[in-house]
Amino acid sequence: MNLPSAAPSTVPRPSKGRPRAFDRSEALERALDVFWRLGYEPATIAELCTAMGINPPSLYAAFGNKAKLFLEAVDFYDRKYWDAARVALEEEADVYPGIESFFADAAAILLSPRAPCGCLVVLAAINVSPESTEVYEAVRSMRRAGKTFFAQRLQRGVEDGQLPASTDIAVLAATLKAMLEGMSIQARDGIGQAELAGVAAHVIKLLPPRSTQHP
Amino acid sequence: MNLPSAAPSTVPRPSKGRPRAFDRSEALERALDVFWRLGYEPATIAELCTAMGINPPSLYAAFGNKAKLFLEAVDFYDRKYWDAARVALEEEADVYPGIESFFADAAAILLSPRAPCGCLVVLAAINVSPESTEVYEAVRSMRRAGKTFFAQRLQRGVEDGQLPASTDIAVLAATLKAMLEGMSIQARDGIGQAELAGVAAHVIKLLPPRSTQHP
DNA sequence: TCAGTTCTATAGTGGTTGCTATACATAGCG
DNA sequence: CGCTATGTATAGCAACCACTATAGAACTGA
Repeated sequence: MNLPSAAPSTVPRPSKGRPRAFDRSEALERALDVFWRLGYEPATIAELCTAMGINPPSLYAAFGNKAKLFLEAVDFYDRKYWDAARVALEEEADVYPGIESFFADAAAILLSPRAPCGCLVVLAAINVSPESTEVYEAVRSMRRAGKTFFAQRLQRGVEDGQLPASTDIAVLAATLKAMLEGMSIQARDGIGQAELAGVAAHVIKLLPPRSTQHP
Repeated sequence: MNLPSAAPSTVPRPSKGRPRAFDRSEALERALDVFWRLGYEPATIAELCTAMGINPPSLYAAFGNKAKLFLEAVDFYDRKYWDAARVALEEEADVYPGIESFFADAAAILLSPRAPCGCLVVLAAINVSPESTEVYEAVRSMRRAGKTFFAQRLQRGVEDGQLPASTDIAVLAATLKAMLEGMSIQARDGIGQAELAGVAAHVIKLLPPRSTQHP
């Protein structure tokens, strides 16, 4: 039976043997940047190694293989860039301003000047060869989780008497997710900051009129 | 000075020499299917040849190279699957039902049971290696053309006094395009027909309230 | 019949890919 | 100091990629 072991990188010194000569999470961030700019398959091990400042054997020893490195990078990305926006949407009691500011946040994230444009989860592994199905499925399940997240927040909005009880949660969540994913492609294709913010501002019109009934 | 020569495939007999042993446009459709299912870079020449029923030298003699074959296939796709919906949107005098039925059409196209899911222009060349920049730029410019098409139709809606004069055409067109592209990803990720139709039905809410002024 | 021309099929080309075998370096522990 | 364990660096593996050289086959025109 496994103890809930701490994350490997937080352990200061595993035990004996030659210590690792590079910072694992720093290397992961460099890899994230490469995957983000190029996509999963176009990113080569050679380019990843150059960006990470290490050699292939170190990469494989620390991360397993290219797919695992990518998935770890995607997970890191998701938490680093989207956690705050998700928390804000959950902590905002009213679903209307919650959705409104979530999409405003999203517009800013997708065109963050210190990062590549668009969402890694949406763009990096859309068209991959059949032998990378595992990676495609992983990002797809993350996209599905995003849709479920919207659905749960909307459901709470219904239970709180803000959204009408007749709201079709599943369809509305899919609509919001489609909007968010479409914004990623707009970002990748070079839309301006103000214009994308304008697109995000339209999203609130997709919600039904506020319910007049109390919960 | 070039005469406007007819399309090569419509010419019944070019001239002398051994005649081609396969139907060029039929082979193009087979190639389209492969690119659609796999994406531009994951589709290999070997797989394309198998699907087209020809060998590599015939492919290169008839289409130039992989990139040109892809671009020709994308062009064919765009005309075959989207021309009717575009014409309908232009011929519908009122922009509101025009947009509404355009997105209903789109939902049906993106989940057409006899075709792969999602739009080839959106999905097939999103994440490509740097040496395929030419192909990426080509599909990107097609996406831009789609946005411009929306913008022109909305502009006509303003001029016809249906949309308010204060409508921000550029932002609204970008919003519609984001919605359409997001629907492609939903389709690729396995959304159901009814649910995608529900998403499409939400789009009309993105348009501003109908103008009460006459043109 | 016999060039001249164009397509087809086989069999490869050089280049790139993800990944690793090998050898060596650096740590803890006795 | 060994001994063991784990890291690093070089170099190279087999597999795959887009593409093509070569030779032969099938047509037109004379």
